[in-house]
Amino acid sequence: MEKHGRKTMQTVAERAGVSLATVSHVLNGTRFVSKTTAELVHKAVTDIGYVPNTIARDLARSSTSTIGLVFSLSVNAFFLDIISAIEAECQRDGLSVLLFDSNDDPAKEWRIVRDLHQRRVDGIILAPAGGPESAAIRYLHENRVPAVLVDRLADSRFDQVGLNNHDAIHLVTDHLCNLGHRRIALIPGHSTYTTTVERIEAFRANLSARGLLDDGLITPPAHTLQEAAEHTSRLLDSGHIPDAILAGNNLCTLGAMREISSRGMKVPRDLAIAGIDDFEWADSFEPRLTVVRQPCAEIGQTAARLIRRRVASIDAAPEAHRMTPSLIVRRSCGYMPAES
Amino acid sequence: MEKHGRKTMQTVAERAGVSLATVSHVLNGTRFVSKTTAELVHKAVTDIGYVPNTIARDLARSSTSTIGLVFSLSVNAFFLDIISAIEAECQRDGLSVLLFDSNDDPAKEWRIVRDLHQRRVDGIILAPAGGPESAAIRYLHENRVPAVLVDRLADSRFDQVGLNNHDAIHLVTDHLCNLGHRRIALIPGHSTYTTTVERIEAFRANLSARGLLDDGLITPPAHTLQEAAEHTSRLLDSGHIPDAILAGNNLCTLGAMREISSRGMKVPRDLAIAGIDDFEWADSFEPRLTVVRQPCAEIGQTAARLIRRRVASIDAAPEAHRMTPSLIVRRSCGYMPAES
DNA sequence: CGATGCTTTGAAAACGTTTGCACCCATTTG
DNA sequence: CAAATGGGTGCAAACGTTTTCAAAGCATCG
Repeated sequence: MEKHGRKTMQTVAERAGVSLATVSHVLNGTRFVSKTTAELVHKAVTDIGYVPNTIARDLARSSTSTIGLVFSLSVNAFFLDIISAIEAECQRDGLSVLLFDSNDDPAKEWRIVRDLHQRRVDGIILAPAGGPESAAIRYLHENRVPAVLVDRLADSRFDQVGLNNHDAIHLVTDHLCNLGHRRIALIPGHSTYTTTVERIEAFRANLSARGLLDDGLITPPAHTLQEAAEHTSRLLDSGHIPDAILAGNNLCTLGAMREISSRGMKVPRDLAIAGIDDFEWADSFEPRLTVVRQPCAEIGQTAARLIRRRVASIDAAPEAHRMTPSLIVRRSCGYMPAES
Repeated sequence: MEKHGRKTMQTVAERAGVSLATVSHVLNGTRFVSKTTAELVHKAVTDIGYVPNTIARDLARSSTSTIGLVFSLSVNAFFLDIISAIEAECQRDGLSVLLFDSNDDPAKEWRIVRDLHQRRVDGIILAPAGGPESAAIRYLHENRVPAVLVDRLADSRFDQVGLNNHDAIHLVTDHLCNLGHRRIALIPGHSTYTTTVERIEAFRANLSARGLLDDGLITPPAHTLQEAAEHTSRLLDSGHIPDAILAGNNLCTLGAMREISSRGMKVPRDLAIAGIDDFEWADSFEPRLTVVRQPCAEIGQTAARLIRRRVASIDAAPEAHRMTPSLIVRRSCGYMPAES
């Protein structure tokens, strides 16, 4: 371990008595170097404690082999599973991953996206906080940055991967109805997501087909946990309260439960509740939530695959992928009648 | 918006009819430029859609103004609050933040730290997964990378900021004892953290002073949620089960609850439980956990402050900060007797 | 013995910025 | 009127790599 002066490849080269080029080639395995010189170089590297400089390398290569991830980590724990899958997939491809937390704040999201682009990442995978009008989306499009949208499908000009919302809603409303619930309320998620639009649509279609549709039971979209709680409150204060609440995403689930709980109501005794998006602890705490689960690993893998393709050919036609949800039946909707 | 050729400052300079240097100075505000030329430059920039290249800039400046964050996002939701605070603080200082998820995997942690160093971040803030022997910690020390350790205080050669574990344990054991619990079990967290050692120490001291210490009620450290569940299981199968369990961190809390719940036991009816680390949903689900809460914002701010200082003077004497915990009394330990 | 081919290596031009130094011109000053 | 001042700008050398082009050494062959 030397004292401390900037160690560059030049230092290594001198120490090993070879040229700069040779050091580079040894380190990258990018052309044949005789065994003896290679060893000389390696020895020099460890002797002086040389650490490669990614910045210089990226500049010279005009490529970073890095993709940027922009998610809202705060409430959406399941994003972490998606991220893990993306990372695993990218690592296999020799790609680095830069993670950023957008906090679901469109302004912050935009700053992150711009920063990422200035850092010259090869591509960006984004769970957009805003709709097609959002600054981030516009930026990505105008600058032709290779990008993939996840979960909230905001804009069909991009590659997208998310849940099959139609199936998700049907899975859970069918379940609710089978258990005998009639007055089913919906608290939809963020209003600008097409995801939300689709879920509302599917919900109305399903209930309407059963003659159960009551638009008074569909609250306005909830953008925050607080808003979800407020909508729930209004629902419970209304003339005839619902006998089941379907929460459009985990933020809504948490908001609704907060309100229900603070009123001292019990689930499923006083009210059924079901959500979209699972929680790790859902099996251990009461009420044990019945939820629709997303195939996170699959979503992540697909996103990774799409971004690679997009990086390779920026002009390919955009693809949209819908993954199959599954229903996790627990106890928050009442007891399941025995199958006959 | 032009078709698509690499736009560099040179392009801008030609378009504006000025020199490369002037463009740079205009963009950075780094020396006076006459208003008219400045406007010329700005116009050229938007005309051709120039996007600055962070890589080249960092290389030329030999500095990235970036700090790396290495946390385990998966289980430790409260890390997100710490991260938010760090980000806010760094933004105020014009520093970028690169976030990485270590998954509490020492090997991955090491890879990340090395990658960050190769990217030439100014400093690293780390919630170490391993102890002082871990590859990451060793790497940081050997390469003299400015670093701050958070939460799990692994090595006194570094700046550190975490919880005052002594106070935390006393807060919650006192509470438990006041409620009449005698047989209090402890499920400690990851064994290599000094945090864990301190918590066990404080726990033993407190109970011992009350003549309540029973080493049979202290399980081995739990490294995963699964292990925590197993330790709980063993505890409950033992001859005389505890009347209260204190979980050393949120992973332990979740593991313990999983087991308790799967046995159909009710908290606090059959058993009291208290944890260290709060959950956002803890108020809405049963049992409503009584926990010790960390001052996340404060921890984050301190970490940011420390890393700045460390970056400025690599050889300053390391500081260790212990933040004051607070007890959040809910219902999982039984009902609080009225204060007299 | 000169030409040919193979193996191994080096020199130097990128990559896109920042920044120290010097320059030019117009104005003020002695 | 020459010299000093100062506002505004440009040149070119870094920054630490990658990579193209070509050369040097050496044996083989006709």
